[in-house]
Amino acid sequence: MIPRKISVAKKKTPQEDGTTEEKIKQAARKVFIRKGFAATRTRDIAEEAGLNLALLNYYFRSKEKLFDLIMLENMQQFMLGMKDIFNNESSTLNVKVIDFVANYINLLKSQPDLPLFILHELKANPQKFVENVGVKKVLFESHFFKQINEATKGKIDSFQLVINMMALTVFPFIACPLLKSIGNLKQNQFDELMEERKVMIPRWINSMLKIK
Amino acid sequence: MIPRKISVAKKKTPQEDGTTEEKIKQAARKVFIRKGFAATRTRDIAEEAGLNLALLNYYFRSKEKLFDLIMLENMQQFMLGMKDIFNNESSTLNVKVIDFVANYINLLKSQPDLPLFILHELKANPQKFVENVGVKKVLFESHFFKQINEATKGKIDSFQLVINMMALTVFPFIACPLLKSIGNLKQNQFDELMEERKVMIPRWINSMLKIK
DNA sequence: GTCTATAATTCGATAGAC
DNA sequence: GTCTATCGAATTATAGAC
Repeated sequence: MIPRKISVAKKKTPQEDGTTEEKIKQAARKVFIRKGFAATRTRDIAEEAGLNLALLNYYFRSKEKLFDLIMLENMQQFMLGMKDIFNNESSTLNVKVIDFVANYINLLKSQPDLPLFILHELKANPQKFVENVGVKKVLFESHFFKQINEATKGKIDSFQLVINMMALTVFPFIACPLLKSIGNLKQNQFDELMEERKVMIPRWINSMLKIK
Repeated sequence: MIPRKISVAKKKTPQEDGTTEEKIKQAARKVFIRKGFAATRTRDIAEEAGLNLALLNYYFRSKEKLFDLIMLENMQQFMLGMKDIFNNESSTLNVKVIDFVANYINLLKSQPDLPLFILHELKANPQKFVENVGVKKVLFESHFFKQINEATKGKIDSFQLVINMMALTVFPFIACPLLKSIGNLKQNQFDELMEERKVMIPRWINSMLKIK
């Protein structure tokens, strides 16, 4: 059989025309993120897209190739925010923290399943995606890291602080069902809590920076 | 076909005799936690146990029933530590935090995949397991919560603080592959970082409590 | 490009011998 | 209780008509 061309990165406008290819990608994105790779059936994606199963293979050759595409895009999206904020040379440390937290909480309110999806698939297949993270050393040489070191005179490992910032911001969304259960929260109450965290997390981080 | 009895909670010694049933459970535990329900094949479990596929169904009737058993046990194990520590009436707030962090980091060093597994399966099937959490209101009426309220005079929502404590403790293990990648860490360096956190997290939590 | 129908494979579960 | 062999359903992928 003649291998069909896979069209990729065609430089279209972001939120996309109603191309069949794009419809499939959008549907795949939705279903993969909700259920993960293994639990997703190609039929689910086809149905979600309102299209036929055969078209998936026509455009993307296989479930796995489609998944890899989606996964890569999601990881890049997830990492993008960090890079931009951390390397902004004209903002203060405090503003960077505020920006980071607000940006990610906004992102996660619209896509709550994203981090669990990424981290689960990353663990399932570390060697495959971990190279594509695309931040790496950029983080360690960032303006943000220098500012932390200045502010704390090296008292806190900058990396640990970034872990803390990510943990405080992202973890509640990963543990959402658990937290809703033990806190007896409805979705809007959970959202409320996350809004509070948007202002609290920067204060908490700030208090860590001040530890002698 | 005659339904066979499923033996459950037989009151054996904890880490168990070499019963076939127990071998299967141990193997299932290992494979399910590593790969999740959907990606696990019953054949994997049988192979891991060094036994035949048919025995799984003989002892546990189905993949799903076996999974539910494992899942329930894991959730209980994961929640147990909290309950005990939070309700200890004779320890100070600070000691409770120290105990919580040390206990969980020790647990997670020996079972790093546990939280991602639980949270992923909980999201995949919220209505099924969420009732069995077994903490619920116990947490809100705990000695721990009262101590937080006293210490901060209600300045911090106790629930938010517990979220923070869990986030700072658990998140690094959930994000382990990502953190190892962006930090260029080997496993022993990662473990080192977690050891540092054992002493740092209580300090960070403490600094949050002191915010005016 | 898009569809229907189906091939090929995988996987959970069971029958039946021992 | 344990095994081998196999059934049947589900699922990915493809062939071929339009």
